[in-house]
Amino acid sequence: MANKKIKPTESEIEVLNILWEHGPQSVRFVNDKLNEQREVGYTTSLKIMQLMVEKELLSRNTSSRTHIYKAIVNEQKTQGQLLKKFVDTAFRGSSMKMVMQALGNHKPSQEELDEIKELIKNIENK
Amino acid sequence: MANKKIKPTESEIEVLNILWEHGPQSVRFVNDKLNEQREVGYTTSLKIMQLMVEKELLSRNTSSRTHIYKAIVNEQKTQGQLLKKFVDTAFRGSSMKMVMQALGNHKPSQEELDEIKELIKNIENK
DNA sequence: AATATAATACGAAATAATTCGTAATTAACT
DNA sequence: AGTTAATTACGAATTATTTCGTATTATATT
Repeated sequence: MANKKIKPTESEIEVLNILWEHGPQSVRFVNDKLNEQREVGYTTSLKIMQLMVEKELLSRNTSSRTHIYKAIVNEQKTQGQLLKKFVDTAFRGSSMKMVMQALGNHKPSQEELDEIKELIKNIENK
Repeated sequence: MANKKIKPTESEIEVLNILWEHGPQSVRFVNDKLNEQREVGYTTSLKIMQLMVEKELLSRNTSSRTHIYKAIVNEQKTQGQLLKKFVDTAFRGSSMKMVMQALGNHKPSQEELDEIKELIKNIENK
């Protein structure tokens, strides 16, 4: 299982999120989305995405004038890796501590609680 | 509630963790701990810690020759802030998605599961 | 075909973070 | 007091990331 260690930067994660959510898109599209949250120049977004192609986080289709970029790293897998790394540094490796903190902060709804209970049940009876 | 937005870097988080865990310590101590995980030069650690004093993440006692550094940001609070930021960027703000992913990856023990169930119970009946 | 429009390419500047060499200082020990 | 050992101070080099100006290219419009 050829598995490079990916370590996207903040901006790169933002771009990945947009492409994961909306599928393959142009720089224009991604830049517009980014600008819903913060101000970013078009060429800045372009540059980030071009670098991401080099790093093999994205691929692109250049057949038409407007290039279409596509995430080539898997969402769950990437999030999993980021999460592991985050837990390691920020919570000294304790997932539990992190989960407890997250639940404490977030105040989940009943539906969400049910969802977690369901998951726990699955883990227990397996 | 005077609350500056703190944004420690990776290295800074590592230093904070050591000081949170072991209390106020010298550069030598912190550097040794860091080197249990990766190679870092003494002056590098020193520099990081000096910058952290400027950023008011640490304070230091210079009364003796060996300066003693102390974390002046709260562990839970800082972790909470880091967590929020992380969830925002890596999970588009969905704590739930993140928690589910974390539980899925980590495969908690029965004790840990009980701990979570307990927490859920508390949230529900309050 | 000429012009306008929108996109990409390139490279460099700005900023942030990390790393470390060297000098100066302090304390400890003959 | 002189020497050694450990520490801090300072500043610069390195690397990573972000940002953007300008040139070039491609397409669409007149």
